[in-house]
Amino acid sequence: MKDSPDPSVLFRIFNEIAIIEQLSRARLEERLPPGLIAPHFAVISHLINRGDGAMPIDMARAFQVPKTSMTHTLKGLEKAGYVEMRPNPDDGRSKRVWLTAKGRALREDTIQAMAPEMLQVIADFDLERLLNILPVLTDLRMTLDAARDPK
Amino acid sequence: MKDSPDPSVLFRIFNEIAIIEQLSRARLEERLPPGLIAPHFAVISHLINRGDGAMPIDMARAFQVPKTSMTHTLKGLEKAGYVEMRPNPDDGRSKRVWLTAKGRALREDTIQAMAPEMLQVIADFDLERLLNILPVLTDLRMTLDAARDPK
DNA sequence: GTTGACTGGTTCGATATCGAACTATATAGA
DNA sequence: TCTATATAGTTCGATATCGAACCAGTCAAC
Repeated sequence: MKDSPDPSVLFRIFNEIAIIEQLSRARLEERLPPGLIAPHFAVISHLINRGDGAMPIDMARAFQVPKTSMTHTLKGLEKAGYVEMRPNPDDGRSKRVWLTAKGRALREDTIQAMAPEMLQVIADFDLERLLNILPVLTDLRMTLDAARDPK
Repeated sequence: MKDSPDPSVLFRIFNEIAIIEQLSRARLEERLPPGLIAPHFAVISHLINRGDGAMPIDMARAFQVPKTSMTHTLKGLEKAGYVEMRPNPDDGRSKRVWLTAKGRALREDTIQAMAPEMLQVIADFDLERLLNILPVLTDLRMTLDAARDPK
């Protein structure tokens, strides 16, 4: 008969992850233009990775945030000229989000600006260990995502 | 001459970590009493782990948040009866934060309430892999923390 | 085709986060 | 001792997050 494992390891992992998230977010936001914060950058990144023309509701689901939050984030990006919102010709209810050249440049410039800092962390750390945890984190993210309440 | 390593692995790690943080935070907040969110729980946890009687400014530094945010979080905890704020007899400028019995119970009850979910994740996943990444996450957190801007 | 349920998006109100300015206390230097 | 600087905490204003309610467009049942 197998012992029930101790759940505390997961609590400790989530705790470390929460701290790392906060520190890395602060690092990112230092590099962003004033008025932009991490969610703005995450949206632009998503549009580059997955292709633009996406519907706001799908992005809200992808980020696991309420659609009202996505409305607000997109409004900020649009006002600053990083994205354009156009109606969806296939569905009168929805819109589609398109990156502008300024939006694409922001992503590129920010990555460039952060690269030295990232390289420094890698140098202080150990690349091999980082490479090893990435697939585990990906699997953990997928497990959590699959098990979430399908509200 | 050694190639410069690719910083993209760090970007991907931070991205996965940001998603996991969001999912695990949502799981925690589902279990908390209405009006309490993750930072409230984190503060209570911190006071149990490190001992209460701490000064708000030290907690703000530990969590890497502005002191105004800590003031706000503590005010919420105090109003709901989870902590008590008392003046610091050693320094007229500062206060000390003490847990109430209700605060200690909240921590215990929340962990109990989440345990089944945590065990399910461990069962769906693989305990060994989780145990392996914990020390790497801890080291990464310490590296980031040590390298941060000492503003 | 009409009706009723559903879906994408916004508005609104409540709370959260955070930087700037301010108050009160403490401390170091003359 | 007096004064200047530093520190702990709060207040205030701007923006962010999020749930509830609402509107407009879609779709399924009839």
